Amino acid sequence: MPAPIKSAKPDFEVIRRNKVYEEVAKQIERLILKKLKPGDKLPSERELAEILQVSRSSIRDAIRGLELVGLVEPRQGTGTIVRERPTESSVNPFADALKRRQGLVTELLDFRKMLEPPLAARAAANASAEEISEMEDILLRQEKKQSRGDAAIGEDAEFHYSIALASGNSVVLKVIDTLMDLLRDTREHSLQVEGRAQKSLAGHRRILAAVKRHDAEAAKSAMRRHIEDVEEIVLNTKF
Amino acid sequence: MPAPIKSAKPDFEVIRRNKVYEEVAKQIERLILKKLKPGDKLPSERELAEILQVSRSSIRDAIRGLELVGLVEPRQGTGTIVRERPTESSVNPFADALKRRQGLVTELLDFRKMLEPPLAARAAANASAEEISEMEDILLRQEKKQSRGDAAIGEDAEFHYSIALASGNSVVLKVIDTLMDLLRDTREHSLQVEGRAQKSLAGHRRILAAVKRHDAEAAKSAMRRHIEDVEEIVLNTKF
DNA sequence: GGCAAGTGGTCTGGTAAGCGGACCAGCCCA
DNA sequence: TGGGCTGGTCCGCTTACCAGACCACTTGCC
Repeated sequence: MPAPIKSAKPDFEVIRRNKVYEEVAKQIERLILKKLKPGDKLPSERELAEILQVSRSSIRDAIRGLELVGLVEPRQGTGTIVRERPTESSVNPFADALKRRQGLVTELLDFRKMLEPPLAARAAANASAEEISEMEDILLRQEKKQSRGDAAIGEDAEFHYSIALASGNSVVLKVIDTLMDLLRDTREHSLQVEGRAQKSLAGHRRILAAVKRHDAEAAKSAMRRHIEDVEEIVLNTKF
Repeated sequence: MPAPIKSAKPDFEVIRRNKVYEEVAKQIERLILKKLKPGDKLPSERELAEILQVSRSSIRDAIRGLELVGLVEPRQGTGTIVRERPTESSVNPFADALKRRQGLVTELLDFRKMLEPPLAARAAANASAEEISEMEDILLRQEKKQSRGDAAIGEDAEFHYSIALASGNSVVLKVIDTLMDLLRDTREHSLQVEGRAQKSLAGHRRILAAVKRHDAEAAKSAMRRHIEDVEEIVLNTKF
């Protein structure tokens, strides 16, 4: 195993002003990942401006960026739609990050292995009836998709997110946002791998079952096992 | 126990442009927390501008903010010094957040209870000789301070940070940054409480001992026990 | 005592991001 | 066909930030 870089503890970190359109791009990207399928329409630019509380110009800058990367295609008069497959555009910043990506995926999984089992235990202890039925819905959607042979990427992420929600700890949500940011470059790879794996479905079923009978220990170990399965798949997948 | 607020899963979050001087203020605040004692001088405005790669005006705006809150006192010709005790200034945004604070402290501790034990286990498995001796140094400083009756706030945080570093997972570091941001409003309370507790010292000793003999299970349970101790102290402290 | 170096305090002019609004051009449906 | 939606374009204004200059004050050294 290659030693991960251990950064010295810095007193200061150079400050970079965050640009609004970059922030907008992130959120749109996240929306696409979580809820939208290729072919779906984004909310209109004016709507987005309203929702995100920024000007339409900033929305447009963001969309222009996503268009350059090939994620999205604006059509005058119709709206902006999510592309089928991220096109291989000439502008591909991801290519550079290939090597770092592999390490990051591994570390993210390792982190999830630490955090998610106790999270599942909390969820088993605290989950309300609504939260459980939400999980069931997501799982059902995942099953339907996979039986059609589709990758259930969004559903996979949603399932884990719903577990986090049910833990009743709002700090977790902030942390998840951080992880999502880290995931941006990696999205296609680790999530798709996970989303395609049949094993993932079985893992989710076991976790949900434990949560439903409020068995914290079982939920914890089911989650641990599930992530170890995913880990195995990822490690055996060529990048 | 009051039910924590369970926010609905938001598709979007309003975008706020981060202002450079706010970012600067955060970093200075963190520096004060980690390294500086009351009476110490901050680096000069020109130095800070150089280090953080921002203009002196932004540094000044940030310092003006910290001055308003009473954290810091600029003296012409001398420098800017850290105040003895945060003065009760008329501008006290923290007062409003009192109720939320209590909840946040609890949730943060709960989160740490989930994350830090497996983190300690990783540290026990991976820690290098240098990392272990770093931990020993920190612990020694903490012991010295506490035997003088001082609160060892910085050392406490440093100890936990060194454990995180030794886990060899860089994702954790990102997450810690997120937590630090959340901690800002809470700093005085939870950290000081923890820093003052004699029990915390004993807990750290046990953790370090386990890490030194690379006993992952022992490190994990020592950390769990330590955080539970801290939790108990915090819960029995009036806010 | 006085000077030089370093500090915070103040002011100015310039730049770029973002805002808000107006208007155009294309699409779609009643 | 027209009205209402969409994205495309343009312009002027505001704000945060930068860069640099200069002042006022403290400190320490000669």
